[in-house]
Amino acid sequence: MNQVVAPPERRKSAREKLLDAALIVIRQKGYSATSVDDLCRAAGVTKGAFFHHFDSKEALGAAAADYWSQVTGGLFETAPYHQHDDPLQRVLAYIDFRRMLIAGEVCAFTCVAGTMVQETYDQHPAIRDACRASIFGHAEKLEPDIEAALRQHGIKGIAAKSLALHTQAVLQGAFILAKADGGPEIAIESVDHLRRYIELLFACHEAPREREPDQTSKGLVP
Amino acid sequence: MNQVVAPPERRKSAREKLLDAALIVIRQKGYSATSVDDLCRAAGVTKGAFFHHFDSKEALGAAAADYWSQVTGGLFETAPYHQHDDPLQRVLAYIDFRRMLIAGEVCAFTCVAGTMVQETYDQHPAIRDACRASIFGHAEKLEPDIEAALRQHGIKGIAAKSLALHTQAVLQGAFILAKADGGPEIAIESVDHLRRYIELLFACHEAPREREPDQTSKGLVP
DNA sequence: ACAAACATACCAACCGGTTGGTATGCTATC
DNA sequence: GATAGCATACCAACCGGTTGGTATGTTTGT
Repeated sequence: MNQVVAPPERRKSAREKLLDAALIVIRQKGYSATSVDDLCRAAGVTKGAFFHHFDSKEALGAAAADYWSQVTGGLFETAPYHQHDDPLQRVLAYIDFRRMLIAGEVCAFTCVAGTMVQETYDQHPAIRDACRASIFGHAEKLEPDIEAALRQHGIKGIAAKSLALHTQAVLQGAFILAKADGGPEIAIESVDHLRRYIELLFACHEAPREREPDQTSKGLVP
Repeated sequence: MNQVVAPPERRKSAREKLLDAALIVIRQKGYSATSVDDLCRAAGVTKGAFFHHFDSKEALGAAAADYWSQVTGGLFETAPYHQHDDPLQRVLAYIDFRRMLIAGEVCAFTCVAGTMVQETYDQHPAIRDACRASIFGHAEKLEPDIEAALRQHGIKGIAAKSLALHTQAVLQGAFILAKADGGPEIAIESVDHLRRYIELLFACHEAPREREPDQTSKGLVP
């Protein structure tokens, strides 16, 4: 809804330069610690340009989350993991793809939306909503494959949406551990656990136990 | 190493009031958006008291992470999930305990260390290290139970440390999703997936079943 | 008496945001 | 096709309030 009024493509507008800069700087310093001057400096524009394109710093935060959705949306849309015929293989290939992306410097593979929502969920609802849309919207793109895989293997009692969001939870948590640890190794191991979970889920597909009522472990120890 | 110089217990010192306040305010607003004045106001002390006890805001952040380790350490040490005889049941009971803690307002159940390290990992190494110690130290307390469970079930190829850290990744990620969603429901579902992963890992693994006659029936069917 | 524990008053730098202004294009009219 | 009219894009300077931090008391426990 923003890029419909696309600028005449002559050069990168200040708006786009600011959004590009925001994705980098906010991932490094966080939203609150990033000043408007920081962003302008990184983008090579002036403060006047900033407030010409964005009503406030909060508005830029929300726009940056939307922009993040676009950028990552394009990345995952054209990624090669969709090729498999089997839906379960597509899901596993998605996880392998995410695993592969986790490399190098921490600030290069972490998620802007997850970073920002952590700081702003209580103070800036507009940013929180944009981050929610980014994360949950990405998860929704996994649902069809997960849904098909669950159906194909006759697995009941697990919602595709729930499993899709769980993959995002693991990734977001892995990013936090990577930040704490100063490197990607732990994060990669966590993604490996996620992959193993899905493999096991589809390999040992008993009906999952309900939590509240009395548990029956009929199928668990065959 | 701090509370060794325990104050004369007559009343809460300004230091402790500030740390208590920090755990609340930083979880709500994040580290960067929390000003020293915010903390002093919430603690009911003056700025002079703040800088009497802490060299800088960064020092308070690191101290708050250490304090968080103490507080949560006490909580989990006295928690009832250690009672089970079976190590796997202790691990699952830990997850159930964590699941139970996720309720009510988001800012009440999230993790200070995870929140802070997200913002400070690149800018404040002292805080990052304290947060790392908090998260990784907590994970280490799970390792003996996980290690025993893995050994008992003859599961090779999975390190107890890795699985322990994975539980923390899931929890941290669940907190982010809860913040984005404005409620704990999604986070709880993610913890359910974590529990199912561990159940499947120990149930579906090709465990040598010709020996160890007592391995499962006791715990799984209560 | 003496030090630790606090309070008061204050500062320079920085914060998000506003100001008045300019450069550049698009478009309609003649 | 020249030009008046206007909107967009951008800029440098500035504003009041807030920031983390300090300098200097005053109180309290021993």
